[in-house]
Amino acid sequence: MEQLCPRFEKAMQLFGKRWVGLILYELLNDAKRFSEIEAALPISGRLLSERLKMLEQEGMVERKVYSEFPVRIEYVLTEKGAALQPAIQNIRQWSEHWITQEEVDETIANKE
Amino acid sequence: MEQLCPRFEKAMQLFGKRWVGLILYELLNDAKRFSEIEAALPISGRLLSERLKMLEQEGMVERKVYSEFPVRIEYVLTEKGAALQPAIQNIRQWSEHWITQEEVDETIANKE
DNA sequence: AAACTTAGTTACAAAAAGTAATTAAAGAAA
DNA sequence: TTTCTTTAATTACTTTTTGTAACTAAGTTT
Repeated sequence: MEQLCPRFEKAMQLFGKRWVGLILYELLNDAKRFSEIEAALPISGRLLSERLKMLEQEGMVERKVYSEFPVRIEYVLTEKGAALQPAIQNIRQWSEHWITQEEVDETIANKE
Repeated sequence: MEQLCPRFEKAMQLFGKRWVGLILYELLNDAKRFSEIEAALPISGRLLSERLKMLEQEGMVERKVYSEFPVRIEYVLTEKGAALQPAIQNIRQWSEHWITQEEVDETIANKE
């Protein structure tokens, strides 16, 4: 029986946390502020805050504070975070090939 | 503000479910039976059963029953499931570059 | 029939996530 | 100086998901 690589396991635990993939995706092209990410995704402020803190601790995201009015805080991918771009783009391509409109509709229907 | 693609969102919700990435990874090279996956990952039987059922419903995994003794049930990736191979391999490569041994140790330490 | 094997399921406790109201900080307006 | 805005969180509370461990089902062997 093959042994699971601990680095890969940790990466999967990270990436497999709810919202993490979508948050990283939002930051792929440009830095975003808290409220922008919150508006772009159906995530609550509580969890977004928690996830950004985690991603910062993991060294995947940097938090930048600009002392303007009103205060502007931007989240940017670090090199480590940006290195996930290929994986994220792969999933994006996969979803365009393999997720049908019907499946999307079903998922929405189940929510309501 | 850019609109999030619903197919991609659905894909990320799927992939972002705990254990899904690791289960798919286990099935990448060959079909496996329930007990093999259970032994390879620190997942409980309850969740493994739930996830396999979900992946089957999503058309990513096929459940094959062989009427031997003892009964042998194998889980195989469908074409749809196998199409995630590049994404999974990307995350694997990423983890080898970017997850340090120290990070792995910390994660283990926090568990205990 | 009693025991063994794999593949689950069930009942219950613990952890994570969802929701909505509240707070913090910091400069602007009065 | 007080009060008001604005963004960025945090807190209190409920619901959902996950973890744990014991139990069931179906078929086989003894």
